[in-house]
Amino acid sequence: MHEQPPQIVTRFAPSPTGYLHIGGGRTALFNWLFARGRGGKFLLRIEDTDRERSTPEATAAILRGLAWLGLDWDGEPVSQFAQKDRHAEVAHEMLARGTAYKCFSSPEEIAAFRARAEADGASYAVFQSPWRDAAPETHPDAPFAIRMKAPRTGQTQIVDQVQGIVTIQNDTLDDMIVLRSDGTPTYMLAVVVDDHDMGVTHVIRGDDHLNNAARQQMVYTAMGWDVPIWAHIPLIHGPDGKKLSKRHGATGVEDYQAMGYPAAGMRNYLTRLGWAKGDAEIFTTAEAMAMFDLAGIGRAPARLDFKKLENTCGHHMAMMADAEVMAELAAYLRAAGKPALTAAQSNLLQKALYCVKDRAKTFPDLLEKAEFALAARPIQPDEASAKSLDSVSRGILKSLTLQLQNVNWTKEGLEPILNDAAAANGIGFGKLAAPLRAALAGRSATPSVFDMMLVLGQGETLARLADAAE
RNA sequence: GGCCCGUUCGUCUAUCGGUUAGGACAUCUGGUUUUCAACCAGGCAAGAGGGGUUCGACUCCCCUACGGGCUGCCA
Repeated sequence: MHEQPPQIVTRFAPSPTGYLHIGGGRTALFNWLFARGRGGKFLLRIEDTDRERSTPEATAAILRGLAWLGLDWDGEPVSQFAQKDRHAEVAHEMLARGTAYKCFSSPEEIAAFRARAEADGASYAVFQSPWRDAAPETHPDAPFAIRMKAPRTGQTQIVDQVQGIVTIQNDTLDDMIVLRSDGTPTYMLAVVVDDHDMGVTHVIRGDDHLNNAARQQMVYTAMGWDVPIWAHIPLIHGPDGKKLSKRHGATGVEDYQAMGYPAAGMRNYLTRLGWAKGDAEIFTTAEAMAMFDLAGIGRAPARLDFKKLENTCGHHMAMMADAEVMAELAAYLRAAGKPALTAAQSNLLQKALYCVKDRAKTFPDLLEKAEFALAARPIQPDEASAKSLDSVSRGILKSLTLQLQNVNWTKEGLEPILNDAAAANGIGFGKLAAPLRAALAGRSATPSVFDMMLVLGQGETLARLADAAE
């Protein structure tokens, strides 16, 4: 008889005070990969207990960001605020167990204490509530907060899967408030209660919470609950090594969609940012799930490298199925606020994908390379390509138009004609290709001229050549 | 200020006491080429600094420097 290993449950718990930050996106991704790769569950909880700053718009933006990254969660998102009664119930249970107490010190008194300590030049000041051991008979009839009765001596150890064993001296921690005097729970209590109630087995989150873990662990202990497995991952920094902020440019997950990075590439890049498994660089999501582990997470903050992001995205763009490219391209256009493709454009682009998707890294890149399939006559050559349309090359195009009237419209049929035309004019094929590009695409960087001619078809090709030859 | 965490090529990283310190991106050189992309061959490039421990340290310990986090009746 083997004991069934408990199912892994992870969660992502953002506070809805803004868009989904790229760092948050990666945290969610790590949680998702870890759970999904092991047949576990990935839950979503919205930490909306700060009523001042939480907005439904932010929640919607976060959900959109996760959806774009392809991270799906089990069940409905949990609202932390909705659990407030349960949080209060636990706070009172701690009271009953003697692991928490009523504190009647007012915020003003506490502020005064801190000010005094600072004035005395104390290096640090842990507020010690006079009510910690006060007899109930001495309690005034006044509002009170519930504070945890934290140990004042000894140390608390966090066994972290990323950071190792972290030891915190208990005398540096105060008796944190778990229930405010207005009856609402604090974050420190709420996370623990929710994680416990949701059955979370692995807490994978940013290492800005590492210190908090010690106090949260005290709540688990106070309630006699199993402590989850901790994994505190380093934050993402900007290219300059500083904490990623607005001045670095894109910090929101949705910004990356609007810039045209394919989600699969983004996922791959983000997975490799701060995590490694040997030399694995380019992998599918299924492969990432199979490989991902906590042991591979690095301990130092990682910097964003747009060049590598682009390179990774290029690989994924090439690997994507055509239908996938078309669907994601449409989503990109919407996200970037650009007009959708017409049916005709979309139809022709689909035919052209085989010769453009493996040379594009992003969707704007794809659109640029596929310009020949999207543009309508008359083709407007851009500055660079216009240079190759001089009078000599126009003449060549004109004669080509005639020679291409009766030809088998295949690569085999076209090749000899174009080669002969180049030879007849005493120029290399490259010199002939340039004006053809200008005529067919109005661009100097395009797929092969044969591919363009085949995609466009004989009628359209001849029309464009004739336009340019005029 | 105090406490906690971190530091290998420009960047992401491998290494888990013994390696010519490996790979990828970027970059440079050459090749291929029908432009772009791609591709092929090759080059440049790293253990923050200082002390220990050890026969032997990138790896273990200490100090310093730098970066980050926490230090709320915010999350």
